[in-house]
Amino acid sequence: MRILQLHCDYIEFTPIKKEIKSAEEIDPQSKRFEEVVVAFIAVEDGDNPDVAAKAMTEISDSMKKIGCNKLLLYPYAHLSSKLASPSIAMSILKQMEGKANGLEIFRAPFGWTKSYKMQVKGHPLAENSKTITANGDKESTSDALKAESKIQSFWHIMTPDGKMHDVSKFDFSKHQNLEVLAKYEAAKKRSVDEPSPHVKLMKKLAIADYEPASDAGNMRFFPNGRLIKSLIEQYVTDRVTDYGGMEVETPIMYDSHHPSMESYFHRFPARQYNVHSEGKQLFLRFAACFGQFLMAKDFQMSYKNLPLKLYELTRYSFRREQSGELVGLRRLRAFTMPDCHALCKDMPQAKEEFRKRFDLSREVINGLGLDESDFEMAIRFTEDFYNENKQLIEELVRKIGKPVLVEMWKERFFYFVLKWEFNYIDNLGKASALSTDQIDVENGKRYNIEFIDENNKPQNPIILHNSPSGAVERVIYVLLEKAAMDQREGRKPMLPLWLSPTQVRVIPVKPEFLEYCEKLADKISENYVRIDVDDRNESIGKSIRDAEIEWIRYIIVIGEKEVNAKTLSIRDRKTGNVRNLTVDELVKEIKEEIKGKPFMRLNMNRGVSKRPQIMV
RNA sequence: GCCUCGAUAGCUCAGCCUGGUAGAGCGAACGCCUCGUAAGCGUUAGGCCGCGGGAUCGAAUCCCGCUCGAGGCUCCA
Repeated sequence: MRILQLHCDYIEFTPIKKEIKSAEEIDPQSKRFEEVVVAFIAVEDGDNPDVAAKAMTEISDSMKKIGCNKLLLYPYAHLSSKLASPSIAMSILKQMEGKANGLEIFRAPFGWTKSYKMQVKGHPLAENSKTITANGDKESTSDALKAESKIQSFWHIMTPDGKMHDVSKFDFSKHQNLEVLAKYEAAKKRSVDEPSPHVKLMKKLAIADYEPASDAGNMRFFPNGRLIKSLIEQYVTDRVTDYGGMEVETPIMYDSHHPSMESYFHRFPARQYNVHSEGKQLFLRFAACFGQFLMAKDFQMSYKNLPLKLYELTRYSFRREQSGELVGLRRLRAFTMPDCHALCKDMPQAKEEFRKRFDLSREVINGLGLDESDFEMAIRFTEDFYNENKQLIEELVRKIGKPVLVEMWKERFFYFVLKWEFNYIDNLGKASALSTDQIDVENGKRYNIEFIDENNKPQNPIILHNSPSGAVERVIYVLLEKAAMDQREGRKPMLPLWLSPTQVRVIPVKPEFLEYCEKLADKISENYVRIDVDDRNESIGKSIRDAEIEWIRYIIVIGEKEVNAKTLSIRDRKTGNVRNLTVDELVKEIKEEIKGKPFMRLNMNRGVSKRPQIMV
């Protein structure tokens, strides 16, 4: 059964003529209803009395929320392409009509062509559609997910001076990306019919691709992609370790009926993958929270141990996002997310820690090659929290130094009272969250995590949830989108040197110089540089071209001249010019540029001729 | 999830409207060339025309369903 539910100021309809033979016998008079909820209903093949009952429960539930008591059931075939037969449809509609649930119910005649006129109200809950099916055990959906659509939010812009501005009155002329984020207006330069640029790049650069044999949104990563991911993962892990995070590893699936799970599940707005095994109903984690909380519950902790920081790089977290929402590396169903929780003894400590993690997140984002101009911040909190903690919130906004989007809730819907995130706005005007942190006042208790306070009393900690970088795949997406933007504006697209699968390529002018090239590559790679050798017998022009297509930063050509000289001819992608440097000068320049970043060795055979072509 | 569009060689695509032997470039294999900063030359191999059904004497081509993808909507830690 499909239902389109509209809260109306009024509806007026007139039966015109019978559409089918079995149409109801009625007096074809116009009718008018005011302050009414109209439910357009298509009864589908397979619908039964249970469906009718369930539909009425759902309708009356939502009507209670909007405070309306008058319901008009309006048969409407056009909502479905697999309608039930008219006789069944009519009987189901009559059953619905009979289940008043305390409502005042009316029904428009079945089987008639009707003309109608209506005015739908303009509030957020006025329009709503439902699909109800017979084998309705379905999978359970998180209550939070359901609640999310009903939350009443107040949107503002906060400027670095701490002032709140009405979103509708704020001047966005200097903050166009923020405007996109605020969705106040659709991005003007949205290119239609154009696939997300990074999708093409992730394939061309042999980073990642869809795996049709898996579920949508589960990607495969080629050697280049695996290397880039590993480096980003290592970088984030290093920074979190510096901050004091202790790395742990927890299971990727959990029993849905474990008592702590069941209730948390309903506080987290996500759809999950379900796995049935030996009579157990397991679900795949959508974050590292479960594992870490269940672990922390078994720790014996004193207030002296707090703040305690647990960190896990989840490979993977799973969220069964709507299929239409999945795009390349931007939105996945299986993704790698660094997730760092801090258990804090009280709100003052939580706030202090929150500040540190804000700085940590900015450092990580900067280290990944993004700066403040690349993202827009959103900050969300409950009204109470804001009133008691204005200073903290204003401090964060001041640090970012530009206006941020504010969402304020009248009451707390989720487990957190404060949350911020950095959002990247891409070439198509899409916003996606990267780093985020939250103050969670609920799960310490739910998971029975306890520490002993100064007075020898057990307490539940406040928990911060931070991902300093956001999903690793999403970081790659952002880097590729930024490169695509460079390309579009006439600059050479590049990856940061520390993330380039090949940093230096050596090309011999003729095969007789190949041995010299190999020795040179040996020498340079000893200095932790990823260098490979084009050992194919191709023309020099062809080899250069291929290296440029791979976005390789340094290209060294070895011929007669170089063999007999102290310096190398190095083509630098950044400038497009050829420079003459000694080996030491080149190594020094590279080391300088990748300072502080992790290193991994080449993840492919050094000889280009030995590699398969990954052409996707 | 909904709407629209798409799927042909490893890759990028033409052919489809108007049904009758499957096409190109790149890549691959082999050979020639031995080359100085973005594509040297030749030969050969390579196709369940996404999958399943239908109408037709006959389908890559027309119709229906499915799968996967793209864009939009909805959604979005």
